[in-house]
Amino acid sequence: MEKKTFYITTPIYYPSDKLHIGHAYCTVATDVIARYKRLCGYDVMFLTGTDEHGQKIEEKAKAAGVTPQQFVDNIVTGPKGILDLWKLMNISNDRFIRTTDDYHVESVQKIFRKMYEKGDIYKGAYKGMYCTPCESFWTESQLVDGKCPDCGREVHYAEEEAYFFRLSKYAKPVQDLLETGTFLEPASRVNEMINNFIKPGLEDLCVSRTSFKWGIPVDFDEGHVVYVWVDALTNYITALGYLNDKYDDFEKYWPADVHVVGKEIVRFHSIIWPAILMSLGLPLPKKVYGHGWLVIDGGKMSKSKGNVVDPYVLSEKFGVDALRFFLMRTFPFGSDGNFSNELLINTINMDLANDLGNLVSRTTAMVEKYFGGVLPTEREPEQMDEELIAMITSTRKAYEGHMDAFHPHFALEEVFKLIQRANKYIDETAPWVLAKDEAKKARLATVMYNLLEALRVALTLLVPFIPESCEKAFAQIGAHPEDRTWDNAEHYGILPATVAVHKGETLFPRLDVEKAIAELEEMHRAASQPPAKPVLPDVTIDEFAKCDMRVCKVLTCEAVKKSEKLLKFSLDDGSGKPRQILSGIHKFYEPEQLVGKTVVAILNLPPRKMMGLESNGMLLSAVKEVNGKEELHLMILDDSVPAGAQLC
RNA sequence: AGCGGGGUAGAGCAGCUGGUAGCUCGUCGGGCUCAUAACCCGGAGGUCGUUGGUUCAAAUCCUUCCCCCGCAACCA
Repeated sequence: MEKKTFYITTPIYYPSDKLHIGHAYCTVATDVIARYKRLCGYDVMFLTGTDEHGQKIEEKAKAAGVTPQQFVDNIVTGPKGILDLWKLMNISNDRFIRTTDDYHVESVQKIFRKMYEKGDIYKGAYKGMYCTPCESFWTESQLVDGKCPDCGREVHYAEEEAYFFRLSKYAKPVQDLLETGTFLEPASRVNEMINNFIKPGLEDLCVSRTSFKWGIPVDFDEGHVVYVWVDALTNYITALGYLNDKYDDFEKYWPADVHVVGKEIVRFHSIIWPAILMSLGLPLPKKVYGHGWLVIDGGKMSKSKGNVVDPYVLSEKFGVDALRFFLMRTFPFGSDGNFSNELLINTINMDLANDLGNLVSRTTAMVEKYFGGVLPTEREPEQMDEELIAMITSTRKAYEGHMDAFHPHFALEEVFKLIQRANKYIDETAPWVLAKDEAKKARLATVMYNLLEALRVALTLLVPFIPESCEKAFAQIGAHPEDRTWDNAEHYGILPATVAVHKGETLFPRLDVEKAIAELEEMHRAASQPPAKPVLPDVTIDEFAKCDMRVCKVLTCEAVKKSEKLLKFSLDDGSGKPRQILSGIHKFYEPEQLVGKTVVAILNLPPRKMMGLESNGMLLSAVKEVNGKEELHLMILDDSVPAGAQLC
């Protein structure tokens, strides 16, 4: 009989920056479910990937002086890139799709054309407020004081030719989909979708752009590239070979059993994606699961707050399994969870070191000490064993229920109830007392066997979460591959009577909380330090000498009205005539701080107008990115240096 | 403004298809010594944000207000 299939996906991540712990959270959770389903005997297809097109990447690449493709290649396949991260974190994905892959591009063009020919995509005009220097459209609500949120300049109404998807046509079936059954989970997200998006009415969706180039070209209309929706969402079917020859298991795996997504993209997966599939006449995915976010101190993790957590640092410091376990054990998957280093370390210490690791350690130590590592066959069961044995056979069922409901934290709780029960069982049976009496050997062997059985089941159920550690622990308790199956996880008496144990290395060493936190903070600081910029190409001394840099005294300094950044300086440059220079450093300095200071300016730059005022030169500052934030220090010299002194 | 989520012991959370308030950590006391100073038992600690209501009975249902977080067309 053919195995039942299970198709599960993560979102495809946007490689405009390094991934953070939140991405790892989502991917680990998906991996855990994929591994769980494999354990249960399913033929699993687990897909993850990257969404590599779009204006932001085009801009970032330009800023970095590389092509967009080079830019994303570096983040995806480069050292410590996304592929490396997933490898490090033991992610068991079967495929990895990049939206720049040839086969995906080919499929997307065919899909776009198919929807166009059906009449679900039509040509119209994208209307909105446009900022010419930024080449960006903004909605009314995005504007800040009616101006461009990026650069603060004026915007004007503009139209751009674009293709639209008739999303409105599918509003009713999508609403029905959301309201009936369990398509979108957790259920709390359904209200949000319906109140916010369906009820106000679904507008048709812009699915092509002409304002940037880094995308999949619309093959029948030059100048248009496919905008994110059709490009990104369709990865879930192109990766199976839909309308391409790269793969041919679309029939086998589609529809997906679950798309695991972050709560912020639930909208796209539960409204737009089903509508696209309806348009293509394809079956809908069985479920979209919108998980919560990891937040820091109750607030969002973000680069500007400088509180982004790096999964590399945590994996290297504590081990991949400890991190995977922590993410799954601590937070209810459907809601937000408050991340902290202290919580991470405590979870590792309590659950992994004290409960699980210590149970393996004390059990194997006793079998070695009392029986030389191999149990004798004689047994002597007692009434008091029954509760533990009952848990050995019943834990799988409870675990299974929670796993199938996407509640990995509850599933782990069940496993740890068993582990805690086993620890208690040691106290109740007091093996060290039995060991003193030769006549109690059979009883002692029974106790040891029961403990090993409890561990066997617990470890089997933990395999999806901490695969490497379980492998080590199985070897220690003498469980062979045939003992570790899903079927055996609900039976007692699987390990051979004469099971042989090998006490090995400590699985999860206990951590010194304060020390570990201090080290972590140091590592984060180091990791968030961008690599030193390479030294620029050589210049000649003559070229350098062309820059006329002189020491100046600040005569007056005031903020330029209507400008966030600019300060207007009047400087004594030694010539006897005040010199006016504008400098964009208001974010770092208040004008009154600087009056009377001794600074350095380059004088022979061409005059330039800023906000209508002329600037004759530039003040020199030292700039560096520290902990993700740009720091700027104006060059302020000792006041004994006279005005007009020339730098050379 | 709107929409969504949340406000429960010192901290972090569960309970919320109504019926003596629970878990983990911390804390206090006890036990044990096989083990990674771990493990086991017990205690203290909460008028479940606020107002009013439904009910024999409300953390749990309805209502008022307050506070926190998030969303507002692509940050998991």
